[in-house]
Amino acid sequence: MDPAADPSSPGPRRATIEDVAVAAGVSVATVSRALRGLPHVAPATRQRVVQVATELAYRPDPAAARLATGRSQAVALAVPVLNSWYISQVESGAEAVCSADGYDLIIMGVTGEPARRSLLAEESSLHRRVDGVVFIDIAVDDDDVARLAERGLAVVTLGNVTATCPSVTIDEDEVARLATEHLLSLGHRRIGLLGGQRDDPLGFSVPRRRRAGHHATLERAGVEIDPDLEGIGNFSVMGGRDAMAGLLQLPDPPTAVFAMSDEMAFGAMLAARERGLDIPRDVSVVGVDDHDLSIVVGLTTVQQPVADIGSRAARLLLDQITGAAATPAHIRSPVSLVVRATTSAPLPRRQETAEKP
Amino acid sequence: MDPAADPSSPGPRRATIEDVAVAAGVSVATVSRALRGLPHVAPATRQRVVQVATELAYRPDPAAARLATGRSQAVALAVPVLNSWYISQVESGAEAVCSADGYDLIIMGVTGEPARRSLLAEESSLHRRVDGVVFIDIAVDDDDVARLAERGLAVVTLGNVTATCPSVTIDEDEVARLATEHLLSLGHRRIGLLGGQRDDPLGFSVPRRRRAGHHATLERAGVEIDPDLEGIGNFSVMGGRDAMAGLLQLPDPPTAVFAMSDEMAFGAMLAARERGLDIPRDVSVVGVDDHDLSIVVGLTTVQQPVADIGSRAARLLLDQITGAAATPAHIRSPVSLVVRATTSAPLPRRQETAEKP
DNA sequence: GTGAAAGCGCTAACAC
DNA sequence: GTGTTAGCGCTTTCAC
Repeated sequence: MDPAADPSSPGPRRATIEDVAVAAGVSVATVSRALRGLPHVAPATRQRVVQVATELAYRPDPAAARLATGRSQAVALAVPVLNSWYISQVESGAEAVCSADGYDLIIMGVTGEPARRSLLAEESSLHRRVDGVVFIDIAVDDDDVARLAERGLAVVTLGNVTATCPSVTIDEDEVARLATEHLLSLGHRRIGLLGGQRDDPLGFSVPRRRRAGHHATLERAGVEIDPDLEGIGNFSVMGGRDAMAGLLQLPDPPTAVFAMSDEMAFGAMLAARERGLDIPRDVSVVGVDDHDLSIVVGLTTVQQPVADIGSRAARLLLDQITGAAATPAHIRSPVSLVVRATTSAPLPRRQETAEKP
Repeated sequence: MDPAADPSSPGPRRATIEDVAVAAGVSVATVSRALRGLPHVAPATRQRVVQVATELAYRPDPAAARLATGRSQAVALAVPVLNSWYISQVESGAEAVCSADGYDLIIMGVTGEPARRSLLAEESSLHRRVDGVVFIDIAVDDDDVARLAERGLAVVTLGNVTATCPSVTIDEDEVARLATEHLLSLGHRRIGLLGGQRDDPLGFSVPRRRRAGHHATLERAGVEIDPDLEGIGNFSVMGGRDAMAGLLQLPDPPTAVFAMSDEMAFGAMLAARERGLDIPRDVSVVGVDDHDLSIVVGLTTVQQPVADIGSRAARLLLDQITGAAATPAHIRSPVSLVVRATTSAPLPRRQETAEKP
């Protein structure tokens, strides 16, 4: 007799729209209109319906609504990894916006090219499941966006940019310029670079752009680009450590390093310390993000408004879904250099450059 | 004529189960059985159906399936905050399991008591939306679980424990004991504690339990408990910094501090450094979690298998949903002390304790 | 302003 | 082994 005895049983059946209709003495159509705030409902009727619905603890079944409308009231966040500081911040910002607007936020890990392809495929798991998706650091081109749009999906990209769909990005050239010019201005000439894989399977373009910006800045300063000074840190702490360890055992190691993320920069600091080097005396390091802990370890970094980027992306997506697309298509967030304690002038070394005439 | 012209239009209508049925020359029921691997389908028929479905790029509409079955094939992760390392690790582990099993993972931020209450309420947003939910560090009691079960929802808790629903936890007493005994064994007697709010609005019990374990360990060692030595760090870096700053300006400051999370420990390190103190010479600090960056800053900490905890929780939940509940109800994950560079013996001070007879 | 009824696309009896 | 059919609970014309 105890309804809670079998946890898998539905227990006391929940009120349906019909129950509300009967109890309020109106039709289900009226209940539907009244509860959703649609016009053509007498104020008195609406009030009564709302009243009854509350008493019955009525909640529309989302699945039924989805089936009838074709809209899922859910959006997806497609991410390459979850255990990254940047992504969890973005997610945090996006979640707040989505929940405020009554949208479910579904997290989809897209690790590796097969996963990416299958997500973008014709018979994707996105189908009818969400109304839109924001791709974080995942390569989608205009064809992909068009194909998704054709199926009624709104799209926003982060990191990556396409011509057709809204995005929120930062000026990657500027990021690299700020970091590299800072090191140059301190007198560094041998500057290491810690980034992602050369040929990223997910076509993640941010590292490519930061690298280009780094090179451009070096060239502008007349500093020769040494391919040996580039390490692959995969945007993780340990990846950064390993990559930095590699650079440090070069015959002519860098006196400074630009890590494309703070997490890699932390790894670089670890590698330096493991080698008995002092930061910034022996080697300077600058990162990107302004991670929570950057202030703790005194990391010089290029700051970006991470959580804000997440909420803007979600906003852009929801506006697109609801048709309130008055917002500009491509948002560019500001970045700025935060100088802390991991950067300083290089130690005077055998002044090779001074040999010049 | 371009179907992609209006992105909000459905475009070329996707195949429904009926289309597949017609094309395969069978009934929709057979298609449904064939595609879901149910018995009572001739091998040849099944093969043909699968073939046709593939050609038509058919994907069942999840909303329709949900409405018909009452199962949503989705689960929720209810979290108090998103920008915590611990939570994003757990999420990462859970996402992998869910996606492998074809379940959607919905993230729900539950910040503050009103949000908690509304989530647990009769007419909750959980209703019919998910098949189960894992509560991370959110207070749910047996009544809550019973009420949710009554509505057909599976529940798993993390951090918190109830009598009736599965959980994955760590031995919080052990955590505190490992940390505090380590400090005691080094000779510390004035040991600070960095935790959460005294009266947590979400009823988050972990800090309470760690605090109890800390006190018990101190008492066992005959060390008097000084309430002044307890700071509220809210499990964030900056919270830890502020709390630690408070402890450090005490007339008789602690020589060591036990932070209930690595993030607070990082904050504590920052506060110490800002005060010109050296770690561990002037003050030792030990945390909990073994954060990615703990190794970088050399933090002594009590390690727990965070991502694994997330995947186990998801597994427990899915097994509960599918009825494959052969797994034990309460999983306890192992913890261990990782000694690094932030702890050492205290400086010899005016030996007040030596005045004793 | 309100109601009747036809779906939305699928699943699950039940019949054959 | 396969088909028929009645829902699942909501939205949305179209009448009135």
